[in-house]
Amino acid sequence: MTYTIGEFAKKCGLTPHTLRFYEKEGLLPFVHRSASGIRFFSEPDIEWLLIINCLKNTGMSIKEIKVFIDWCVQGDTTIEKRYHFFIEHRKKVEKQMKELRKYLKKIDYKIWYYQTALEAGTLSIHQTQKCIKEEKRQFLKDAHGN
Amino acid sequence: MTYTIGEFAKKCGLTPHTLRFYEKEGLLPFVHRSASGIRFFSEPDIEWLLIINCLKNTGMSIKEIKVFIDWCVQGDTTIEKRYHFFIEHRKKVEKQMKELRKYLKKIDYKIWYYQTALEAGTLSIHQTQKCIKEEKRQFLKDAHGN
DNA sequence: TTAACACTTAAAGTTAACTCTAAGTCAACA
DNA sequence: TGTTGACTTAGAGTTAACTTTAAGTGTTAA
Repeated sequence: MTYTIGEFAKKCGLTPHTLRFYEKEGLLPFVHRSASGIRFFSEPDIEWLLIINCLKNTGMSIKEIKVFIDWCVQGDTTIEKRYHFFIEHRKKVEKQMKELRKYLKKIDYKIWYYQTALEAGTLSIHQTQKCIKEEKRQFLKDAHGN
Repeated sequence: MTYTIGEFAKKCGLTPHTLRFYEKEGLLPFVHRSASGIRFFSEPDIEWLLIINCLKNTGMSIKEIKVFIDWCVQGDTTIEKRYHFFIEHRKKVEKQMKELRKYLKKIDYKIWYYQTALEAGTLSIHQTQKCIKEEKRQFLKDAHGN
């Protein structure tokens, strides 16, 4: 089963334009052509796009992805490089998750802050009442435990 | 204790340029000026920049952040809007974390894939040996549990 | 045979969020 | 008094990752 660029683009949620752009950037060295020059994509090519997508959506630039793709083309001599590539990238993604968790805590505090104000009908509740400040302290303490 | 734009920029890890740019975009309505027009930042202004930073780093555009800032300026009448703003944004951040977890799993699989190939000295191990395929199945099963 | 889709090169446009330059004025500190 | 750094407007430049246009040619399926 093979696909034309239009069919394959649909399967990937991209446009033919974007696929040609990726090819030009060197991300798709696996694409085959018919005798007349028409691109043909096959089922396993989807795996390539999934990994490109994974790297892209975890903050990697096209240039950096290309480095990895080039190593893939070179074969067994680059296994170690590719292994370290993913080890290093894993660290970056871990860092992103840690950041997101931190921001989620901040957002949760804001939700608590506005919920409390909503119940009181005014934001000034957060300047005036000691019990609220105590609650906040309690909230932040709980949040730290996550 | 007040700060000039240069001092404050350093505290925030930004440049004076960027702070002026943010002000122009309407993100800093709280900034005070001296009689001669020089900006003065104070300690609590840092909280504003921390929340702007939080929203920015969780994928919100400057325009969207401005909507929230405008609500803040309007006072108690917008408490409910702001509450829902954070409720909705929380969902988006949760989604991002879910995505990241998915990608981390994919990266872990790649690490396993290249580690196995590294030990074997060749990638062809993944095409040829049944026992490896079994290990892969096992790996993916474990990964799903996370 | 005709419509829909494939191809090409080359280049321009888009968007976001800065980032910098120009060109001049004003303020604060040593 | 001189250096450093603040201010202004207005606009140009940057970067990434597309996205579109032009302008023409070739292919394929109904």
